[in-house]
Amino acid sequence: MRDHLFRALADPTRRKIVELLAVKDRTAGELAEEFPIAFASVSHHLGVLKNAGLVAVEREGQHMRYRLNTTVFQDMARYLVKTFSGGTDA
Amino acid sequence: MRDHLFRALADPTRRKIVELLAVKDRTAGELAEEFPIAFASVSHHLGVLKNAGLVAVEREGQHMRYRLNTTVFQDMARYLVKTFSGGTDA
DNA sequence: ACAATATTGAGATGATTATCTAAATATCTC
DNA sequence: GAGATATTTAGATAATCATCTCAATATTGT
Repeated sequence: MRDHLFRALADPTRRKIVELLAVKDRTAGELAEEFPIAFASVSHHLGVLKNAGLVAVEREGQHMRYRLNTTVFQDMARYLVKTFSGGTDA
Repeated sequence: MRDHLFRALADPTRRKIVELLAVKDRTAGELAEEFPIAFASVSHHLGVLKNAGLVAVEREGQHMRYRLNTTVFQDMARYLVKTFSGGTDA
């Protein structure tokens, strides 16, 4: 369950997407322009991030607007803090 | 550079290893017993974690004792907090 | 409804990776 | 030093994954 989360952030392109979205929301096209790979490939990465719950998407006319889901990041950060501090509970 | 870190935690077996080490230090053999895969495979995972700086290892007689490197986890947690909070600096 | 734009889905391919078995290395005990 | 135990390395294989191209879907404007 947390597997999707870590797996999603394991790819540098997807981390870059997340970092871009942290600054401001963007459409799929705006995001795709930032990378030297095919639009379809960026779309695939967006799908992975969405599936992991890291981003949310909403149609906006012809565009699809992506935004960060900060809640999930907090959950992840909490997991890390709990783990490195030798936490005993889940 | 941070790539090794996220990549290392992308695998569920390695996350389990980290969680076990968070409770207490263990030798390679003690860790390997916790998993249904071959010892050599666990050894491989330990190598990945060590390479990512997430664990440290020290010889202890015939055994190799692994322990968690909490510093790196803090770095990772810091990155997440900075990112989800819309951080502008690296 | 048609043409244009934006985005995603499908299928293929090359690279990475998790796992295995078997061999190699290191330490301990006798 | 020989044998036993602990761990890693090497080489092979199957699965996963990032990327590509091309086709499909959705929306807009005329």
